[in-house]
Amino acid sequence: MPKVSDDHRAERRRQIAAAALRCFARKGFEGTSMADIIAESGLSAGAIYLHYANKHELIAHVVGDVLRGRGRDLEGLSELDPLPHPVQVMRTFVTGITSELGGTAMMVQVWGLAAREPELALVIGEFIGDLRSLYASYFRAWFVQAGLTDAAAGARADAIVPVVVGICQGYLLQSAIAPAFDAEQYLAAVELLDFAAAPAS
Amino acid sequence: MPKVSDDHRAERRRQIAAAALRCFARKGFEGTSMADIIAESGLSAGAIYLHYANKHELIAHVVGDVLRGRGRDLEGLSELDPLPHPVQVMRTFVTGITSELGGTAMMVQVWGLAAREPELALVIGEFIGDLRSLYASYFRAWFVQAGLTDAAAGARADAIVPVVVGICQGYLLQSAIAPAFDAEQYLAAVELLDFAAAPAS
DNA sequence: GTCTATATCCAGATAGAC
DNA sequence: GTCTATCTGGATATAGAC
Repeated sequence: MPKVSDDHRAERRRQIAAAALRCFARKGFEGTSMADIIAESGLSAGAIYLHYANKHELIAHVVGDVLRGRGRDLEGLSELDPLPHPVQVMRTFVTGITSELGGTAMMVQVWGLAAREPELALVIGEFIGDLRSLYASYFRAWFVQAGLTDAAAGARADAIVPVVVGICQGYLLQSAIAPAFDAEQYLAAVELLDFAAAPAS
Repeated sequence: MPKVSDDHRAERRRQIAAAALRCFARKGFEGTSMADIIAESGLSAGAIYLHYANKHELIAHVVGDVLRGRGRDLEGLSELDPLPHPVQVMRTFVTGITSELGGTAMMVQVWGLAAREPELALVIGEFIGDLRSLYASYFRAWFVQAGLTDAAAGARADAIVPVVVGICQGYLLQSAIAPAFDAEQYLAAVELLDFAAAPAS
């Protein structure tokens, strides 16, 4: 394949994805029709469907991009000195998503979609897996610093990571739909939890 | 209004709601068409629309019913002796929802819908409010038992309740879409968190 | 590669007989 | 109150000219 063709294709896909993201942020996934994306991108229906087979594929691509970017925020944290507090790490993650998506409603809608679209569930599932690994290596370092042995720190990190992810998800969800949600108060409460408290028995 | 009419109306609404719940559990909210509900209920389109103005109203009614029922599971816990462990309380809640809905996918879809339907957001928001109160009175008792003064226990309970709710939401969400989600491991990790650890400063 | 125009489908909701 | 039949709108996706 000629190089220009590939470049062009990649550029077009980016252009379409960017337009789609703007639409999704504005009106949600189901609220956005292909016609909206076509108008926003300045291209035509035919052009869009040449690059993405259907709406689901486009959604999966856009969502995957955003999540991969947020995952990158958490890379390398365990090498920092001083090691940031767990709440700081979680705050970075949730506020990163919030600001990139202009709120959290879109993220919640992604979950709803993933609950019935296997294609999207795959993308989300993969990301949750990555997120677990990223949090796990951070928490391993945190527990070591708190005085646990390497082995104990690793085990404890692996154990609590799903709950840490859950706490972040709860933040995002409540931020989207809970009445009078107070982000600072939520994070302050997380700080009350002593993740390193009693060592796993 | 004649009494029979009211009874009849209530009965019909129940019948329709029950049929709708079966459909929703089977195929999700968006996957269920009004035609599905009509067929499942054994009634006709006209009959349905006489009792519910539209699909959203029907969804909101069904969802509200389910949630109110699960809230009832948490009532009066703070008077029990011995007081159950927090994890036990949370387990009751999440497993209650899971078994009533035949899984958690439906709950996640509700959130996604609520993120863009104000009518439904209201129902969910109200329930989250109730849930906070229920958990708050339980945790107040728990903290008092742990040795805090009434005032400190109340303050601490109010502070952490949003996170407790978040942890439950994380469970439900991951149960629906996370790869290799292990419910028991999640709850075991919650048990590692010492909610009563350091008193709020 | 891209556009316009449109096929095709299926949803939610309603009208009017009974 | 309930049914049957149908309207209407809007969505995705495609066909075919350029």
